[in-house]
Amino acid sequence: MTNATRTASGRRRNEEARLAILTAAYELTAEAGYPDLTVEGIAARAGAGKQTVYRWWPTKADILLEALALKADLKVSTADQGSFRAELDTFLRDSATLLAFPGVVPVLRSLMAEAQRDADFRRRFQDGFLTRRRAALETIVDRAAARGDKPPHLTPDLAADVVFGLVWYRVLATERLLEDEDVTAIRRLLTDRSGKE
Amino acid sequence: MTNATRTASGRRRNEEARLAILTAAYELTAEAGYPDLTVEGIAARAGAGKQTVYRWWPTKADILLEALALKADLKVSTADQGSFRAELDTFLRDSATLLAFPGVVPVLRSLMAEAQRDADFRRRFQDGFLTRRRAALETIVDRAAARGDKPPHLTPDLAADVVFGLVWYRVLATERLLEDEDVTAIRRLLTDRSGKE
DNA sequence: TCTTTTCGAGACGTAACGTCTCGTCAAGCG
DNA sequence: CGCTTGACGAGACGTTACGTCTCGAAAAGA
Repeated sequence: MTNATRTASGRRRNEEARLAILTAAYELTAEAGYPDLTVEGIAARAGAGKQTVYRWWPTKADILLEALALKADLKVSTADQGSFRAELDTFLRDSATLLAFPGVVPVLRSLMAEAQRDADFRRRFQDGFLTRRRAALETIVDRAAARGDKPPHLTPDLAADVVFGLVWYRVLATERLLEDEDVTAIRRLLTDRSGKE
Repeated sequence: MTNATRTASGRRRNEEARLAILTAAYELTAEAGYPDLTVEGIAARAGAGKQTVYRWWPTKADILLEALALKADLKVSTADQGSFRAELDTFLRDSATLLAFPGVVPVLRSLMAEAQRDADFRRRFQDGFLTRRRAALETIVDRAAARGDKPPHLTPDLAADVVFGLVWYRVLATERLLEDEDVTAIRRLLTDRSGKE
């Protein structure tokens, strides 16, 4: 986003305006909801012109996507802890904490909803968020495999489908948050031996 | 939907118009996508007046919800087959078949997207679809429990979260369909003993 | 027959869209 | 230093679909 290549002279982009727009969009979504989020409203709260918004972002949703990355205390740890079980547990708990952060759930809902309507944004959302999250979990599973710690039949793809499937389903289709017992249940499901067939 | 209580006299509801509207909405969504789906377009294709649409459905999404129930070859079997493994396998394969039916995926995406924007429709979607699907899977898990066939630690809620989580995540966040190997993987994950802890 | 309710059709005001045109203001180039 | 380039805030503009409303006709019970 926000093209990097700069060829010639001219006035530079106003970083304050950029941040004002990002926070305005994030806050308005948390307060009033995505349907009432308008480009005109964002520009007004940010004290910016409409053209300034359209110059840098193709869509409201792209603003929120960048705003989410900004809030990116997306610090979901994938550090080596010696065991698959411990790392998966931490990953899930960090994810639960992230979801509990004010405004994150409404923004995630809005982004996924918009990805269903706009095929172009769908691609940007996948590249800029979804696949990055998968990759994070993948490193954990791969390390477990290298360590000989990985349950048989568990592929990185399956782990990602199950973990993110459950998290997104909870966010989109229910009102239930991710509790400690949920973390325990899903961790046990993925780590317990499943040797027979 | 389509209020049932009837008090007095007057002209009766036109069933042909109802079906024409449902199929028009379903087809338009499959063809052009939800964003280009307009009430005016639905009415035009169905040969109906706009007011006729607004009289019976509060929202475009409610039309699709009813249209989906109409296509309700939603025949995902929950019949007793003697073993949890066999029933879960059938449930998943039936679900995969349903998703492969033309138009179902775009409609599901549209419904879930709309549920994120409209809190009122969200409730109707949950009551009219999501919880019904959960209930279907729940009967399988409950029967397994009664049979002594159920893996320890597997609750109906966890099973539903994992199964529907994976299915919805695939539909909403990826382009991958539900293949045979996916069915096998998820079935194995849920049926294999996880005895220790 | 009279009343009630639905029907198709379309006019109406409203709201946000995305494009555009202003005049102004910064930053690099010669 | 002065010219050129591009971003800035502000807002006008035509477009589109919204949801409401009104119309005359048609059906069905009382």
